[in-house]
Amino acid sequence: MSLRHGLLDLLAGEPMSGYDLSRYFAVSMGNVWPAQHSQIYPELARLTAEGLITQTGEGPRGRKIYQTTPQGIEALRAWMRDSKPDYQVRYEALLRIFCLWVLPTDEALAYLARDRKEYARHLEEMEQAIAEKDWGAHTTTRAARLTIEFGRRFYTNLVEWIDWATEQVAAGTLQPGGPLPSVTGG
Amino acid sequence: MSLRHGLLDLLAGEPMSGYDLSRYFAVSMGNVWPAQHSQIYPELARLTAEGLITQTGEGPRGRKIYQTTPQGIEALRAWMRDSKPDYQVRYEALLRIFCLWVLPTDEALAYLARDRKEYARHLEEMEQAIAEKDWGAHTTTRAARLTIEFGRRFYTNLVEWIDWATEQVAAGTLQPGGPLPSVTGG
DNA sequence: CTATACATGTAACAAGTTACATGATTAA
DNA sequence: TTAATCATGTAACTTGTTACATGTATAG
Repeated sequence: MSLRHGLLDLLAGEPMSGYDLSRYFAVSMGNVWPAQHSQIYPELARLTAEGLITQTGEGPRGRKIYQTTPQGIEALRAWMRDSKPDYQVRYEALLRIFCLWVLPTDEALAYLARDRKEYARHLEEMEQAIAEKDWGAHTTTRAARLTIEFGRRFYTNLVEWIDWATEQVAAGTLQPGGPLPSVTGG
Repeated sequence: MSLRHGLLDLLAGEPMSGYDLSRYFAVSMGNVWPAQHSQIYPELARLTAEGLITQTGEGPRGRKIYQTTPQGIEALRAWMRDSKPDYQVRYEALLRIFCLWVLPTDEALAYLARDRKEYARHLEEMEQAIAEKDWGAHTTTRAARLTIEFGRRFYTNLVEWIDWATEQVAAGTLQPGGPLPSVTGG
């Protein structure tokens, strides 16, 4: 049920096509709920059939522009009010850190360096998004700004954490008999 | 493929049953990769068939104790070396913040207060886990400690962020024409 | 003796991914 | 004219969730 509510939210702020939406699900909203176009198009058809969105225009190459209907907004509100949030996080890249002990120290360090690059890239993306977009335009974008701010802090945090982890691994934490990971350093 | 590697990791550190594993996937490892017992038991059967784990003991009530085999560890190593991490995060509770604009300010504030309680609870759990467990015992637990440390920082960050978000919403950010979310305050 | 926690499994369904399939427009 | 990007869709498969189903040991 998450995908459809993400779609209802985006189409309530700005009318757009499935193609546009799939780009949103690859960046901003995709930072907390990724989705492929193969999942988006059938969902748009379902939402249209249920009257929660409507096609309000078209463009070149068969492009179809959708918008959330008042019933769609009401459905979104009902979801926010009547269903409990799912607080579970799914993050494969972090699961892998559990398994880092299978690699020798040099490979583990290279592994963390690659991760760091990725996180730094995400952080840059977030900062750019914050700087570029007009977040005051609608209530939808102001709410989005709250989540984006979390994203910025999240990636800042990840970079700091991975620098700490790198120090620990460099100090030999992953070696049998090596020192324990320590937060206070040393 | 993530679940099986999580299982291989846990069963390499300490021999245990499917029941024990399902508890790990509800807490520590479950913080980055949740899984239900209904997914774990069939996977244990598959891993056994492939020789990546073996049953090394049994207990009361049909309890079966498994352990990762050398081939299993090699499979885990191959996964870490030869496949790219998936950096996508899935977090429904954060997706919902995108939709916070559908609620009037008072309800939005109540919504954030509930979230805060949840994050504070997770943070406490993390801190307790860090304090209680012997993280130096094996290389597996030392790697786990790296991830747990991320968890601690993650939930600290969430609590700080939600306090910020609460201020913004209280200031009227979600009202049409209200002020923009601002990081520097005011 | 009864409730709770331990313990393992399967079945039906829902959600998500990867690959396939096709075609239009635009810029070099 | 040709490559890249835009644009929409479906099919096959994998993964994950919820519900069903059963039985054992332990503590009060």
